[in-house]
Amino acid sequence: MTEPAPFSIGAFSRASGLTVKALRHYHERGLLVPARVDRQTGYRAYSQANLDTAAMIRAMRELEVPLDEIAVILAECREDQDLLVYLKRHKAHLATKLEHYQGLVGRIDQVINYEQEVQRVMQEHHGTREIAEREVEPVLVAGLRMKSRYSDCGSGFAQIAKRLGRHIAGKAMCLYYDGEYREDDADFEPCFPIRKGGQAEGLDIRTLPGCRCVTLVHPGPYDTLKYSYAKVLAYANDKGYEIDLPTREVYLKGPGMIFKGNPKKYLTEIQLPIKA
Amino acid sequence: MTEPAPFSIGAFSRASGLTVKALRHYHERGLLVPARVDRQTGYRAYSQANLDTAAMIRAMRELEVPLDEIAVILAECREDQDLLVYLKRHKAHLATKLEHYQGLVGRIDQVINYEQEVQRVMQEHHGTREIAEREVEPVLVAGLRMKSRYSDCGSGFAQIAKRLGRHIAGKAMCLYYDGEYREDDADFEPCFPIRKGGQAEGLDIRTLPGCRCVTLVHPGPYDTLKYSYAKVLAYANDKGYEIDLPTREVYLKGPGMIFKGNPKKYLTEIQLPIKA
DNA sequence: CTAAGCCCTGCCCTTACAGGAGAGTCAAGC
DNA sequence: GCTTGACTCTCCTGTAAGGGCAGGGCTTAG
Repeated sequence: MTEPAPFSIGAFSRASGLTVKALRHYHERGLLVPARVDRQTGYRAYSQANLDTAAMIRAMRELEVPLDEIAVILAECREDQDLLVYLKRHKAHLATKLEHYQGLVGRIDQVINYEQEVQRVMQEHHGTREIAEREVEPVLVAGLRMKSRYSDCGSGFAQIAKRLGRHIAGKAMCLYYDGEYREDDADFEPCFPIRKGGQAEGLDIRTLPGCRCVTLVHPGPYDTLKYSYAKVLAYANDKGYEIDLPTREVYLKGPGMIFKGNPKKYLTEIQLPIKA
Repeated sequence: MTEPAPFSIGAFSRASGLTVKALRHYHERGLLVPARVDRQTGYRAYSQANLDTAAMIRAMRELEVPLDEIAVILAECREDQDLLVYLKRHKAHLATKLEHYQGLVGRIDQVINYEQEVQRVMQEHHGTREIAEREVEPVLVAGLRMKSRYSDCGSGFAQIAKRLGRHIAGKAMCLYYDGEYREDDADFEPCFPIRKGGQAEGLDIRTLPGCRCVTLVHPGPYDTLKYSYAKVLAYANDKGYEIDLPTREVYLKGPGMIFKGNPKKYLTEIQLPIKA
């Protein structure tokens, strides 16, 4: 250490692994001030001691510690032990980010899975536009019964999804407890099939019984559902079936999670349980 | 939809959950252009249709999709299905970030653990400045034997740490195979205690045998180690012990992982194995 | 003498808005 | 008609940590 062994900024850049730009930036911020600066030319000259500081800054930057905090640490710490408290704080910060991204990946996965499911179901039901009778399997659902207007249905789905988003295992459905159409005080229950039983305040989690149903897939917007209902009710009447409440609608394809989509492409399955 | 039911920007902000600032920004970027803009006043008027787009943008922004990509999606997609490819791409991007932060948390954890260990060891050895004889336990190490200058030791540690960083389980040590001091072609082996056996190309992973040693903790910089060596060798000579190679140095406290620290505070344990 | 390689400062660019200044607009109350 | 308060407009600046480039100065080798 007899001579300061001055580095030019380029040489120091190679020695420290920091870019020239970064070095100038750190100089400006006061984090890493060169040992000497030529008054005439403005040329920076870095010393061996600068190299230690540079290594420290690099190590901290690799952990994404912000420059402001590095400045504080440089001002207050000489030893690694002094900065344990800063490191712990920063770790907590990183952990927060980590959780944040875990959450995002989880949510985007949900969306992707949901949309893939929609795609699958649409393929499956392609061309099935006939009235049919079939056995509907029992299914575990979480429902939220409402006496309200039909249009509030959407907010019901939103509430369920918010609380059980992670456990949703199928297409949204709605149960109708009125035997007839009502505008303002309809009695219905939006629900989602879920993966496993549990508790959720305000939600009714139970298994819908399986049953034999008259079914019809209705294509298009919801305001034309009544025509499909007319068809399927006429069919049931013809056959002399009595209908069990609640009736069900399954939204094979409705508004997406991101796009509302084109209502002409909506697919809704009407299920009328046949009284045994 | 007889009337566009125009929202003022404030009302639209409340309806959509986007800030006024954000709405103006989206307008400027062309993502969400209000249904009408008053020529005179510049007042924006938003429509019901705008609300759908706003919901879509909000959903995408919550997944941290960048605005540029949202613009592309808005230009090309009408249905959720169309954007599966974008979502998957974005998910990959998020997953990358996730891994990145996992790596950071892992590394900062290493640093914290290491420094806590240093702190513990320093407390333990506080005031122990006497020559002692004791049994040294066997220990599993990864070493990198070098014939070089002593000062290259550091790069040896760096190489080992880079490859086995995750498995390091104790303080850095160095084995010396020369019975005497050599400047340029010294024969020595930096090593780290590690957690479990394994393979690493170029590294010698093995268990150092336990042995009875004459030990002395040397405080201060490495260039004064020779005085401590003189003391401990004189002691061994007095007792008539013969010394087994390699001798060992354990760096209880040396330069930290972040700060170089003050050499006056360094603690180095010299271990001379006694030939049985 | 000139060309190459360094170095300097200063300006603009990146993301997705937030904050604020200064000015114009709107509806209601007096 | 005037005022008041709530709203709205545009424009500017700031964020983190530099990257990229322009225009110009320095030094040294051929």
